[in-house]
Amino acid sequence: MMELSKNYIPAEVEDKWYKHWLAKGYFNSKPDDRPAYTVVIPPPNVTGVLHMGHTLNETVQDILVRKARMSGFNACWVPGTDHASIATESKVVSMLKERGIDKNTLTREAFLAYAFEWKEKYGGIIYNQIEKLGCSVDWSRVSFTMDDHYYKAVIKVFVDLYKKGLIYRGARMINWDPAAKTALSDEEVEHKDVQGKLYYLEYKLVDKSGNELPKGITIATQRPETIMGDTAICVNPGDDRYTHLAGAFAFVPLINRRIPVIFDEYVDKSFGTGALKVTPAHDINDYNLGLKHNLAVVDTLNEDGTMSTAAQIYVGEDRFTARKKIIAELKEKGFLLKEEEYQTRVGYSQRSGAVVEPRISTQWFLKMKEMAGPALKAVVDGDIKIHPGDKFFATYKYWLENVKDWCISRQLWWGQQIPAWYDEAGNCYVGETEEAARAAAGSKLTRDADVLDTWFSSWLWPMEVFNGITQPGNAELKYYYPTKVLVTGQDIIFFWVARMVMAGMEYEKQIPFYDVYFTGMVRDKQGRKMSKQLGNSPDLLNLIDRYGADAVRFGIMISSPAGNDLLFDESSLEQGKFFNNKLWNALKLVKIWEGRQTVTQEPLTDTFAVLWFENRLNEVKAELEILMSQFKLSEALKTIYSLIWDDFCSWYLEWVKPGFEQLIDVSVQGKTNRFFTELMQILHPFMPFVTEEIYHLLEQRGDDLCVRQFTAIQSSDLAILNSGKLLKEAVTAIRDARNKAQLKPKEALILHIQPAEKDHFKPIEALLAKQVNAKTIIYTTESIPQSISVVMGKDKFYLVTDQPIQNVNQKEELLKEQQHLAGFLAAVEKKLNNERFVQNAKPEVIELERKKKADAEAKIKVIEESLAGL
RNA sequence: GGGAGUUUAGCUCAGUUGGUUUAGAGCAUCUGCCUUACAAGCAGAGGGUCGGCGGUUCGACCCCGUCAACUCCCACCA
Repeated sequence: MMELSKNYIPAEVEDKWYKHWLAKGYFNSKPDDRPAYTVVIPPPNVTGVLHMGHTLNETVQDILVRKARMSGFNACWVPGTDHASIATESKVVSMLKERGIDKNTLTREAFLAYAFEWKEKYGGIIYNQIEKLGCSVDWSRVSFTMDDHYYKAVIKVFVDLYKKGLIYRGARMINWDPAAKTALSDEEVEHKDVQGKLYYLEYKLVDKSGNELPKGITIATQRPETIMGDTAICVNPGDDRYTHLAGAFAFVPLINRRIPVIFDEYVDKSFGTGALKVTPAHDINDYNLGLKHNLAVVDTLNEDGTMSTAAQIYVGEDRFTARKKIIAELKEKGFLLKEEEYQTRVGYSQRSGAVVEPRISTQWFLKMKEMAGPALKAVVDGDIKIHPGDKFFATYKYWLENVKDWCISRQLWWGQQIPAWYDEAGNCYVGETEEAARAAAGSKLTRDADVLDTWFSSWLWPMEVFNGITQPGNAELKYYYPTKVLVTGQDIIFFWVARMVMAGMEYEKQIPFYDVYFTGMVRDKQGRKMSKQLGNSPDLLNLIDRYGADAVRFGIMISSPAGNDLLFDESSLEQGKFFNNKLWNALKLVKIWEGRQTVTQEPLTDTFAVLWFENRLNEVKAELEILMSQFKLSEALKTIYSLIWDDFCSWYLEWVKPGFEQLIDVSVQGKTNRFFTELMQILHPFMPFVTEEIYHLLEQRGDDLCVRQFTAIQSSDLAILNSGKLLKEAVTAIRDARNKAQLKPKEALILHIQPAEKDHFKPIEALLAKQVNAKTIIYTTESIPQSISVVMGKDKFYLVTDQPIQNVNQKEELLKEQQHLAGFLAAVEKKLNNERFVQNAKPEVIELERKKKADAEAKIKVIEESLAGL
């Protein structure tokens, strides 16, 4: 027998098996006769390394995929990364800045070369992390959202939707990110509560004849720096305070521009002063008012958020600096009447963090109403199931029912460039290639400089990783699509999940996945989000170094209730590491038995143990099937953990373990190895490395655990399981009594049993004796004097030793138990004495109550006898 | 402002169509053990009026109402 190390050392095991699995090609999938189990990875952004959220996602997917691979499915897990247009571009821009390079001095081609360099570097890190974590992805299928075929697919879809009339170009008010200098979609704006100020400003007035009025009009605004863009003052026509202002004009402070006073029901009389300054260029509601009243639009901001020449003053200053200076000037010149604290919400760019500006700009949009219908139906009809259930169903439904058009153009370079060309007259031509566009145009063309929103490529992911857009109806697509399950974060339900359903319904007339499993957000121990600033986001490779990949997987799964946020705590990884070690030590124990077998031993003692574990294993396997089918992975892992640690190690192995220098029955040893193998098999999807290692150390094998197929689950025998429970309870009760009597473990005793049922200790008596260190077991019908008596329900034990006995503690405990039972009995009797209960309750319920009553009475009797004997 | 969710042991969570001995697990805590697989361990123990109040019912952790606290999503009344 080879020498096994004292403790399990993951580093010596993990790389070895991953390489082996790859060499065997276990993760590579090709269409065959088996049913497919397809999972496409939510492609991580190539902006950086994987964080704990990815770790959770990847682990969940690997568990599902490995389980499927071992259950007769042709499992195919497609890995890949997302170019993440704006996120990556801003990273590359700042990287260049650090190197002293300004993006504006580069050509588009030169910039893209840097971006691809970046993508190679971080994509590589991500793939390495996925590998270290043990993910069983098909590396021959690595995809990237800017691969050549993928790029073509995106262009093809754009052109197709344009031709269908679903994509249009127009000037609209959009969300502008002044830091990244690009448009954003509504979903890319995050609103946060901010404590702001409301400034009350006075505008001078003249009446319709041009005579200055004695009193000006006061408006309230949070953004005094936008007053230069004001093109009207608006009041409610029903507001008596302002009816005299019909036809009047106001003057914008500081620049003294004349603007009309207009009337509209939109204005809330009760808010502020009931007068609203209208700035169509910088507020969506004002924009709409402007359209209605035919107001001029004065855009006072440049694309980088500085004041434009149209502002006339503070030109070139940043909007926030300008705000401060304008407030000071307004105050000085007497226009600022009052300031008050005001709680408001401000929109921030999801990527750059900059405060978003509403801005009128010409962009490309996708009509969403048409696409939302089928996507909504698929979920409402239950074709796609969301886990955990109802929690996200309502969110999904609401969004789709109220969806607005999607702004898909971005003023960036990193991404799929919009396939639109303009002639010198400004006419627009859309086509998959410039040649196609020119065929329609004929004159000199300029290509639209913008790229598409990154999600406009991601939404094709489940199809195009199988070339489903570029080669519609190909054999692989038919085999692998729809995918089985999508595992992703709940934060991208709109960005990605809903839009994938839309694209799937549009191009395959078929849902992209049957199940969606939403994982929660990974937070730190104190419930805070993980962030670089807080420094609470651990490095995955470092964790794997310290605990091993299996322990990381264990730790993150054990504390990850389905759909809830997960409070990440390294102590759970430590628990995983301890678990590895427990498995390792169990292995060492069974390995010791090799070469110490016998066939001559009377197997009487161990027969029950083997029988019991066999049934217990079957029972748990059935439970696990249910848990897995409900995606309760955390529960499943807890169940396996307890089965291995408690049932197998603490009970079963102790039951069959031979005494000092004794031999083990060869059939028991064989069975034990078989149990151990099965345990490794059910644990394998969760902890692939340690289980594969032990699988091979248990026996010489021709196969690998990774692809060992599960067999059908056998039913379990309730009578045997109950005997097992009785044995455990008896052992625990007697050990407790031994502890309390301060008997040394080595102190053997004589065990007298006064059983409630005639033979129910018969099958387990040998194990009972072994576990409580009893020399002999004697059945009795009456109490034994000079003994420690133990009451367990209706059964009684008397422990006889050579040691002197104190009964004090015993008495207290018995009295306490008696009291508890008396209370219980009273409750049951109250129920049974209630006529309406007897009339209304189901017969079996009444029967059960009667049994409870009888049981309680019997137990009380046993306790009373014991008390009398003290 | 609208919607959803959560509230069970010190912490993190289970609790399956209301009845299965007046609630379970892991971690933490306490007690005793270096017992030849494992101190990264073993054997035990303690700990909860299931957020508050009210209702339905023979019977409520579970159903209904209400209040409170927390979380998230959506919604740009300046």
